[in-house]
Amino acid sequence: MTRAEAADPPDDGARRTPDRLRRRASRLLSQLTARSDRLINEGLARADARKWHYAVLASLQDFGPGSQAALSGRTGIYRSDMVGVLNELAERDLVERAPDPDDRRRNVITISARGRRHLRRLDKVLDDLHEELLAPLSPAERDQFVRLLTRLLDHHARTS
Amino acid sequence: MTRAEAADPPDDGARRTPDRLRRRASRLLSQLTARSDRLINEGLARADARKWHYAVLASLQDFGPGSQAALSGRTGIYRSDMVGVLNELAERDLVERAPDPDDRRRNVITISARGRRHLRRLDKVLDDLHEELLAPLSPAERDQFVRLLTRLLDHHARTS
DNA sequence: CCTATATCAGTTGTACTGAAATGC
DNA sequence: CGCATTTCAGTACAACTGATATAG
Repeated sequence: MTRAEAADPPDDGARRTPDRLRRRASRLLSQLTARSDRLINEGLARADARKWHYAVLASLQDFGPGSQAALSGRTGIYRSDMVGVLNELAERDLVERAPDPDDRRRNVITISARGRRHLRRLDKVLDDLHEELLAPLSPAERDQFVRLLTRLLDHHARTS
Repeated sequence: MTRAEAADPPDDGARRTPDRLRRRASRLLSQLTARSDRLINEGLARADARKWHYAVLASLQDFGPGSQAALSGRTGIYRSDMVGVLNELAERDLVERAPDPDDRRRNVITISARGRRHLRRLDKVLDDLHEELLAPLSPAERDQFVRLLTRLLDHHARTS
C-alpha cells in the first residue's frame, strides 16, 4: 500500500536505504523502551518501589477500591502476578486487603493513608524521571508524542 | 518527609489528573512496545525468522561483512547471544562464518546470496507489519513519530 | 602481562500458562 | 453443574553476567 515499488533498483535496494535498521519504528520503540524501562525501574527502586506499585496505587486513588481481578484489568498486571504485587504493597502498609462481604471469593483492595502519601511521592519521582526521559523534546513535542502513542495504543488495544 | 499529612488535601489532587496512569509516556511506551514486539515476532516467525536475524542480515547488507564483535556493536545484540543467532543463520545458509586470516581470534561474517534474498523478503514482511503497527497514523504523522523516537533514542544513547 | 574475541554456562526478570482451592 | 476469583507452581524467553580458551 504505502509502497507501490515497481522496479527494484538493478543492483541493490540497499543503497537507497542506507540504514534500514535504524528507521524501523518497531526497533526504535523496542530500544527506547528498554532505556526508558531501565531509567524508570532504577528511579523507582531508589524510592523502594516498582512500576506495578505505582500502577496499583494510582488506579486505587483514581478509580477507587476494587477486587484483584478488577485491578488486574485496570492496570494490565497479570492476575497471577497481582498477588505478589499486593503482598509487597500490603507489607509496606500501602494498601489494605480485606475479604469482600458480598462475594467471599473476592478481596477488596483499598489504598491506605500511607499509600496515598507514597503515591504522591512516586508521582514526584516519576515527574523527574519523565523530565529526563523526554528532555530533548519541547513541551509541544512531548504532547504530540504522548498523543501519537495513545492513538497507536488505543488502536491496538481495540483490535486485539 | 514532605509535611506530616494529617489532613489530605480535601478534594483535589486526584481529581486534577483523572487517569495519570494512562498519560505517562514511559507506560505508553512499554505497552505499545509489548504489542509491537508481539506483532513483529509473530510476523517474522511465520517467515521462519526472528528480529535478530533481520538485524544481522540488514547490518551485513548495509555495512558489509564484519566480525561478531562488530556486528554486536552495530545491531545491539549481546556478544554472548550473537553466537546463537549466527548459528541459526548459518544453519539456513544465510550467512557464512569464516576465520579472519588477519586476526585469527575473529570470525568474518558475510551475507550469502540466499541471505540477500531472504533479507528482501523480510523487508517486505516488515513493511506490511509496520503498515499494521502504524495504521492509525497518516504518512506525515508516521514520519513525525519516527523522528521523535529517533531524537529521544539518540539523546539517551549518547548520555549513557 | 594485558587486551580482545568467540563461546559457554548460568542468573535474573517478567510475561504468560495451567491448575488447585474456594465460593458463587 | 457451570463459572469466577485468588493463589501457586512452573514455563519460555530475553537481557544480561562471568568465566574460559585462544590469539594478538
